[in-house]
Formats: sequence, C-alpha cells, structure tokens
Amino acid sequence: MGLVDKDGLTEREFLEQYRAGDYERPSVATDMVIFTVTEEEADSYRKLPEKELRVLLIRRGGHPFLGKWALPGGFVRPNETTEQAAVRELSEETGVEDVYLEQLYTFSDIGRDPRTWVISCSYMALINSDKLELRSGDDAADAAWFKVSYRPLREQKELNEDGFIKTQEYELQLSGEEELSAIVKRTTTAKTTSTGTDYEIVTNDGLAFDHAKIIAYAIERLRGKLNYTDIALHLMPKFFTLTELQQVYEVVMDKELLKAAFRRKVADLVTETDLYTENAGHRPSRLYRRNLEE
Amino acid sequence: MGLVDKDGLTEREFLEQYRAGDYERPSVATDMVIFTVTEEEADSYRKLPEKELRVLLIRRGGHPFLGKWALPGGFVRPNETTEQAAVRELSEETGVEDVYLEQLYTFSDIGRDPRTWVISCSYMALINSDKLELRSGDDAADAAWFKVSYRPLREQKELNEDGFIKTQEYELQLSGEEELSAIVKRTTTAKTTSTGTDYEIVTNDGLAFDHAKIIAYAIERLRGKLNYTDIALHLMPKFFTLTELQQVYEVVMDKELLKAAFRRKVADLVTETDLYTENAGHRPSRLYRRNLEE
DNA sequence: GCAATAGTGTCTTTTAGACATTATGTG
DNA sequence: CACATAATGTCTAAAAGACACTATTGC
Repeated sequence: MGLVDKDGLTEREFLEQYRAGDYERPSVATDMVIFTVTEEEADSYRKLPEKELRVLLIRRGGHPFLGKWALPGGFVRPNETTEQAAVRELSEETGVEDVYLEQLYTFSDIGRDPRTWVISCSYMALINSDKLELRSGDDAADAAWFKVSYRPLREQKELNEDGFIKTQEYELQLSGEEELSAIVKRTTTAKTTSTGTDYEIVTNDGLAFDHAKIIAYAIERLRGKLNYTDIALHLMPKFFTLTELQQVYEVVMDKELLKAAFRRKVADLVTETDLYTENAGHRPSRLYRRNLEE
Repeated sequence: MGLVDKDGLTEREFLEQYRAGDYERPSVATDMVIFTVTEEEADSYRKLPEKELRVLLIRRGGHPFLGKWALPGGFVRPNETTEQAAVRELSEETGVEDVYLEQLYTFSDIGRDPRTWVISCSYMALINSDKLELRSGDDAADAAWFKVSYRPLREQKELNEDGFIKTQEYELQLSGEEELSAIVKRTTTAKTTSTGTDYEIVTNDGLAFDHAKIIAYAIERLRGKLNYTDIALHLMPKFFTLTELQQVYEVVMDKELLKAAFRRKVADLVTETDLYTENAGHRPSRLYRRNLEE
C-alpha cells in the first residue's frame, strides 16, 4: 500500500524506522492450574475406590515466598505465545504433551509479584490418570499433587437504592505434603446497569503469590463448564465406566448426583464399547469412551 | 519470616538486591470490544424501530494499518492493572464511566503487531443506549459505531481414527462509515483425550491487527452468556419494555424468539414497574427494570 | 374500525428429579 | 447365596416450544 502518514512515511518505511519506546514494560508469565483426578486406595476389595480432584503445586526453592507452594509456570519468552509457554511449562513439569488446555484469566494486580511488574496469563490443564502414570521421575525439585477442596463459607448481600453488593467467601483447602488453606472472597457490585466482580484473598496459609485466587478461579471455571460441555472427559482415561465418570463429576462439583439422571445427561457425550470391567467383586461394568461424533 | 535462601538472604534482603533481568519483555495493551444496541429510524409512525448491535471502532491515523479501523485500546501503564487500563480507555473513548466490563481473552500471537512484541488483554464492555447519548463531542479523531453481523458460513468435520478436526467459518460484517468484512475460522482439534481450539483470520478487509478475531471472540462470548446470565440487561436503559429486551436478544443471537417463551425465561431477571410507554400508536407497554433482588 | 403491538392461556414435548426394581460376577 | 455395584424402568414435576387468542391504544 502506498499510503503515507503525517511524516510522509509509507508503512514499510515506518516499520523500518520504528523503535520500541523506552516506557516500562511488564514481565509476562504463565501460571498453570493442572488438574487431575486420582483414586484413593479402596478400603475393601469389593468397594469402589474414592476419587479425588488434585492440583499440581511446586515448592518454591528461592525468594520470594521461599518454601511456599506455587503453581507451575514461568516467563513467556520472545517468539512464543502465552499458550506455547504454557505447553512448554506443562511438558517440563509433567512430561505430558497432549492435554486439554484452556486460557483462564490474566491477572495483573499491582504488587502481585514483589520482585517486579509481572502480569500472569493463567491456563487450566486437565490430565487424565492414564497419562499421569507416564510422568515418573520429574526434575522439578519439589512438585506434588494436592487434593483440592473448595467450599462456600458464607455469603452476604446488601441492597441499596440502585444496586447491591454481594460477597461470597470460599474456603480453599489443599492437602498433600502439607495442609494449605486460603479464603477467597468474591465481591459482586451491581448498579442499575453495570456489574463488576472482584476476587480477593482474605487469608492465605502456604500458597505463594496470588495463586489461591488463580486456583479458585480455575475451580469455578471447571465447575461451570462441567454442566454444559464435555470437559470432564478430559479427566478420564481412554476407557472408563459411567460410574467412574459420575464420580469425577461428583468430586469436581462436590455434590452427589443421582445415577439415572446422570446417565441420561452424559449419554450423548460418550460411546459404549464392548468392553467390561473384570474381577471387581460384583457385576461387571460396561466401558465407554468419549463420543467424538457430535 | 527469617527463612534464608541458598545465598543466605532473607526475603527482604533478596527483594532489596533484586534487579529485573535484561531479558526482553513484551508491551502489554488492552483492546476493548464495546458493544451497544441502537435503534434504526422507524419506517412508519406505528411500527417499532429495528434494533442493531453495534461496536465502536477507531480509524487509525498512523502506521501501521493507517486508515484501517481498530478497536479502541492502548498500552497498560506501570502501576495500573489491565482492567484499570481498560476503564481508562473506555472513559477516554466514550466518556462513560459505569459500565459492564469483562475480561475476554489475552492474545499473544507472534507478529500480531508489526511494530514490536505486543500482547493484548482484551475486554468486552456493554453500554446501554441511555449512556450512549451522554457521549457527545468525543475527541478521538475518527471513532464510529459499526453495525455488527456475525454469521456461520460453512462447517466441516473430518473424523480420523482417534479424533476429529472441525472447522467452522464465520463471516463478520461491520457496516458504518465503511463496509468492513472478515472471515474467521475456528478449528477444533480433538484427540481421544485432549481438545484444542484455534482462531484464525482467513480474509480481512478493513480491520487493523488481529481485531477481527477479537471481535469474533467477543460476539461468541456475548452470545454464550446471553442464555445463562442477565448480561443482556447491561445493554438496556434503566426502564425498558419486554419487547425491547426481546429485540436485544434477537439482534445479538441473530435469531427470532417466541414471545411467550421469552417472557417466561426472563421473568426472574426483571422487575415490573407501574410505568408504561405512551403515544406508541398501539397498546401501551409496561416498563420493566433489572431485578437486583436475585 | 383498523393497524400494530401487548400480554396471556393452554396444549404438547422435553428435560430433570426421585426412587424403586431387576441384573450379575465374585468370593 | 450374599455382597456390592450395574443398569434400567417409571412416576412426577418442571421447563421449553409452539401457537392461538384476547386486550389496548392512536389515528
């Protein structure tokens, strides 16, 4: 194009002479909330094992937050996208390559990293227990899977003339090598026409940075999507029973579901196979796989 | 805390001596997809005016993309969050202060800005027509509201042994001072356990940067949220009729809805008032406002 | 009275919730 | 045969879709 700007430059000329300004730039990092579902050891040979939702954390080996637990992540390098950075981190931390990956939210609070100006683009990854077994000796010094519990604590709503302020507090508990916990407060401020939501960490015991907030955000996203997408299937191995799938839903939602209704709801998401479980101490269960048709 | 790291430094000592590395950092910008719904002039005195979904664009006055239309936005400054930057931009471009604002997605493709490494954290804002009137002489040289049309063009799905690749193409048309158009392709790649989605601009006529993609993303988010949140009410003035609300749903979804069913669905989102429309050339319509109780 | 929209009634279909009943391999 | 889980049937309640009918105003 021959268009010239106010200095008489064409686009090519402009780009050749362009020098990035000296204004301050932030560092951009990715933080990964990597979920998986694992099985507890069964109490009895014929009882089904309990399932648990787990998240991967890494103990910090340096300042800041030395000794605290943090989400895996790292800085985005030149010539890579935030998603590529996330994939790279994921591969470094867990050794897995093909997983469900979804951008969550970009956190940019002032002072969220005491070192310098860091904006974090967070991602959620879902790994199934199959792949988890592939991950063996990982080099990340001190990585561990923590069992996740995320429950509403209290809720408050204040109405005023032309709106309301609603605060909901959730307790996040992470159990693994240590017991970590945090309380995250979500504040919804509504006026007649506008609405805004804000997350805030009320208390925090053992987690680095604002990672309690990021984990809370991830859980809410995961729960939300469970009901209207097939996202849960990314937490399943290639073949699974409907009971196992139901357990995954239950452990993520932290809520019991009725069997018959559940099966109707997921019917379109799965395809039945001719395979069955064996040696279970009770009636064998048909194995299903993800339905890729729809 | 008295913890010391491998160099024998406490956290405070570490932070005091910390110097941000020399590695390259990206610029971080925000881009705003600002939607509103406006009314066409009515053909006849008693016919209802048609509604249109509109998005605010700004004609670029310098390279790159000189003369093309771009989303309002700008760089995030030190000591402000991306959200604060978005609020600032919004206020500068439209003069409005209290609006619904939601973070959309962070775009970081290599080369998305030909000048330098720029990562964009995009936001969607919804403005009601009331507030729009407040905006008068805006100083942004060449800003204009473009009517939005976003329609599926074609869809293709290829099944292979352990997954599928689905591509959906959408045509984005923006009509205002000029006719802009773009085709955006969404590719969903599914393997047995993982799934990924990718957006790509196929053709682009008149829009700067990757903004066609951002607008497409915003429309999809808006459409998705319409069905399970009260987000549409942020496009409404303080008082509105249910027919007006239905028109907003219809123009956003690009789909006609049945009156009775629609009224049942939004019943909980609105509160009736004792006000009615007047001089309409037909039966007056009751005015509603957003329900803040629930 | 007519044009145009407002608002409601009701029938059918689908979906969700609740719970009971039958089925089956393993020790 | 008993245990524990698998799998399905059925009743009810709630939600969604479709369409028709009645109600009001301004000119």
